[in-house]
Amino acid sequence: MTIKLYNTRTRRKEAFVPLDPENVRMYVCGPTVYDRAHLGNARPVVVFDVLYRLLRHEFGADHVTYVRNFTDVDDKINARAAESGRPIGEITAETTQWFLDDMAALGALEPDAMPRATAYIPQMVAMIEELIARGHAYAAEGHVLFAVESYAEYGALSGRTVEDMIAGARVEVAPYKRNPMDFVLWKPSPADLPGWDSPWGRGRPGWHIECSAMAHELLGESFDIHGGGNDLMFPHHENEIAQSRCAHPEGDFARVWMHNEMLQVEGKKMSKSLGNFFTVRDLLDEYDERFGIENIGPAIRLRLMQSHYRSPVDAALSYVEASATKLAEWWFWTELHRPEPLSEDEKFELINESPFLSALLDDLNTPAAISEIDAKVSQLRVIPENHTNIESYSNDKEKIAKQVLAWIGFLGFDFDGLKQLHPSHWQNRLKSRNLEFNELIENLVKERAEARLEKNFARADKIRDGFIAAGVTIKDSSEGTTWELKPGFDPSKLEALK
RNA sequence: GGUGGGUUGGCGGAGAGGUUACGCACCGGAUUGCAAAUCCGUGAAGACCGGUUCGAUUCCGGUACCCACCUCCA
Repeated sequence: MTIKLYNTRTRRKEAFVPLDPENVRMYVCGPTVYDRAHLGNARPVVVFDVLYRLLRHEFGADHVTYVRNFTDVDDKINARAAESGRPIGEITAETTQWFLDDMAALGALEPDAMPRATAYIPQMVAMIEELIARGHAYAAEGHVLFAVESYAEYGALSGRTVEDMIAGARVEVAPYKRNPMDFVLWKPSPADLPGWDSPWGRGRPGWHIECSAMAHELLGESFDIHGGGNDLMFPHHENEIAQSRCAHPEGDFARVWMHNEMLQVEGKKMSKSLGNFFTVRDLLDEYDERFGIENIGPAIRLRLMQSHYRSPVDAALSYVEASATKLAEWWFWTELHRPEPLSEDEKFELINESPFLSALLDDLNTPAAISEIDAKVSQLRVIPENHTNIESYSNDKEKIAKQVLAWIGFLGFDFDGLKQLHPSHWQNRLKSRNLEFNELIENLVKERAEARLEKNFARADKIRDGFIAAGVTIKDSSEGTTWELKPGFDPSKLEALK
């Protein structure tokens, strides 16, 4: 079984061969902790979580090291502290915990290491000194800058040349730069901003150096995979490569570069600078409030996986709802055939050699993997006409249900946790929140039943139509009538039926 | 202006040079007093123009349009 991954560096899909199968190493750029994570921030977390699970499956759980950083020194954080009057440490600690909570709600495993930038300042300083010593960086006016002309391959990842970039540059060039594209490794800090002593005076690191320093410290000079959003390709990743390759020329830095496409809202990238974002927490709260769903996280997770990671994905809420419906269906039909809990060995076997796994092996084709689950689930729904032997029929179903269970679990969904997405479950929560209207609804249901017995269908239908307007759905069956509340239930509309 | 990616049925979204993707919605049927729910089933596509080929939605070229990056951003 070979994993194929699209490598931005070579612009090709390649067979993935780790440097050391005993220790497969992956670094993913994490968040700057100054605000709640928006849905766009969640995309790489989910994408690389799936990759992490795939790598663990292929190489063994103990043979994969996944590092994702927290950027806790940044001018946006400083600005947030200044405007709120709160200490920086308080803001970053709070936001870090928010991030972990929200990503856990999405079912993402925690990486093996989650280094904070401020804990690696000495390593950054050492790396900058190395770069100066090797002639790749220079100090000027309290800053230290990387000299892009000293690294011939600068621009290779993003497919640009220094000349092109200068021509298209839209930023003012600082006077102390030798080349307009030179970027900051270290900058001076006034007394009111976070700063650390360094050979160049009290200062703080530039944006890119932290990832280079932390990746080197935790994963070494050469490691397997480096991931992040494609908006980081330039300048962030380009600069990381330049710094790391120049400071440690004997290493390759990252061999495979992976970039996820952006999450969109109405055809535009969701981003904080455009202001068209909503946070993961917003969604979690909204679904709890309107639907009575405790954790819509799995539906968000599925939505993010329903598009290939190198394609854009739209975040409109109706899509999240559709994803929740799909998960509820998966749960319902699998639960109906109630497979025994699977042992680890069984899970492994059910995943190996499956079309489901083949889809994921092919550059993480999650939409194709999902359709494999769909196909299995629809087998669970079908009762073949010629099932003369009910026992063998049930055995078949249980076998299929086991497979579905294994596959769903592999994608990072907690099977039992999907129950709360099923209407039968969230109905109860909605109802319990509207207990005061129970009696009224029950009486109307009873009245309708009597009207039907008397063949007074006009009255019966009037009640039903009124229910529909208010957001109450009624279902008649041989065992009687049941009713359900729809999201957005409006009890005031029931008044007209009295 | 430079660089990269994309355009598939009403919507979401894949694979494969020739055989049903799949899901949702729609429509038809069963069921129901009528509905809802459920079950069964049929339709429906490949931006445009050329080329290669026995045959292309799939490969190649061009055109149009969309998105992203080149400024903090996942």
